[in-house]
Amino acid sequence: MGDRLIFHIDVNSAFLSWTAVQQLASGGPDLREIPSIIGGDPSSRRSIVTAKSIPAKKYGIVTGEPVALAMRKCPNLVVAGSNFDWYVKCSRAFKAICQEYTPTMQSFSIDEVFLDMSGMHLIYPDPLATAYEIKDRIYSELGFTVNVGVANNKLCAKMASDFEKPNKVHTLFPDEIEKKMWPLPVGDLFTCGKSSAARLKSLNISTIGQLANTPVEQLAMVLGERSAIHFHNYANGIDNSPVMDEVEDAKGYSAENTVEDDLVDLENINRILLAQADVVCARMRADKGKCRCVGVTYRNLDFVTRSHQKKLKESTDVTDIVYKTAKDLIKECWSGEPLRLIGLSVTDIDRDGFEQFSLFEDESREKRKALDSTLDSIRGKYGNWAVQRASTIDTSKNVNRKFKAEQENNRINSKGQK
DNA sequence: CTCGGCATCCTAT
DNA sequence: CTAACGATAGGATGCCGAG
Repeated sequence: MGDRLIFHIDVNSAFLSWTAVQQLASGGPDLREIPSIIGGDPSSRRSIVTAKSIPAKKYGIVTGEPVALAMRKCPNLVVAGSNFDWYVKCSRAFKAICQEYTPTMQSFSIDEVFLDMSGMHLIYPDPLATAYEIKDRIYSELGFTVNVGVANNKLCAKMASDFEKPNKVHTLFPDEIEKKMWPLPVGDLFTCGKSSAARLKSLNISTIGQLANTPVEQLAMVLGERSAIHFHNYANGIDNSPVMDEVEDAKGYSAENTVEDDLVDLENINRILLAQADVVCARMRADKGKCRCVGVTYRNLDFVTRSHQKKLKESTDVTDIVYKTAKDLIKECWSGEPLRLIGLSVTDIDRDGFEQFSLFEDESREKRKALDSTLDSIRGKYGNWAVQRASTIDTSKNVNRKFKAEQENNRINSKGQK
């Protein structure tokens, strides 16, 4: 078996580009050409920047910062809201084009895919020409730009797609690693976040090249052996992980909510836990899963986060059992301090294999899982009120305002989803 | 010493 | 005006106690 050929395709400023395409179609300005951002929920004080145009970036605006701060940096800033239904459509259309080029495609998030192009040389003899073709087709057919990274493995393809933007194809083959990747700061290496970068700093390592050329034994002193090997491999462009073209079963499900008014009593906490148990269990049941472990998570006003979990005697998918367990858990561990966040999770998922007896069922389940992965990636970026199935109940009389508002939002946003 | 259970940390979208 | 900052998932790590 020879070298692999992997593409990583990444939509440039996905949400901003997608909204720009939409507004352009209705005669609006092209948001990509002016200082502009997408803000999560424009009506919330907690609204953060979820995507920015390149002109906005020049004002020092960064993703994740409060919209109010971004506007202080750039008074002319145009702030647009999100349109999740439209984003899902754009994502599907984008992936449909990508999927034409190989059966082995991994959806990595709403706006990223990996393509395994290995062994496609008979159909696509010129990889670079194919990369350009995909990029240009997406632009001409859908109206937004992508970056394509071309390499021999996923890591290098992903690093390459992150090079200069927008609308570019970059390669990162082994003989290019030294020139193109080693000068970059370690923090640019995929999976090297703030904490790892700080540890490496203590060894005077600040570039990927320095990391690549530090002996594993030395890295292990600050990273531990496992991570040392991982980062050493990555810095040297080594990655054997396959492009996973099947959607895997979830290993856990969770829901958490930051509230506007601090939670100070169990009654309100429990009401939220019930709604969360309902949502989480509905998703788990839809996947034919049962959990053997239930956990709660909470965060106080100092941003200190704690969790408490418990194994069950037997696995369950019953909302009421999960809720009662969560209720016990929070009662056991919460000291009474005001909370800004409460969450519920289920893990240790068992699945029956019965649906395998029906090809039809199996196929529909696969389709549903694929849909879920798209929806979940939106939730991941924008919070769970962005997208939700119409299963949420509100049995409460006194839920705090913020939470009620979110429930309301959920129902509005669910319309037209199905 | 290893493993399960648990809490926490880290990273990504 | 400091800091502000959401939700979800998966994996790693470190500790403790049992076998």
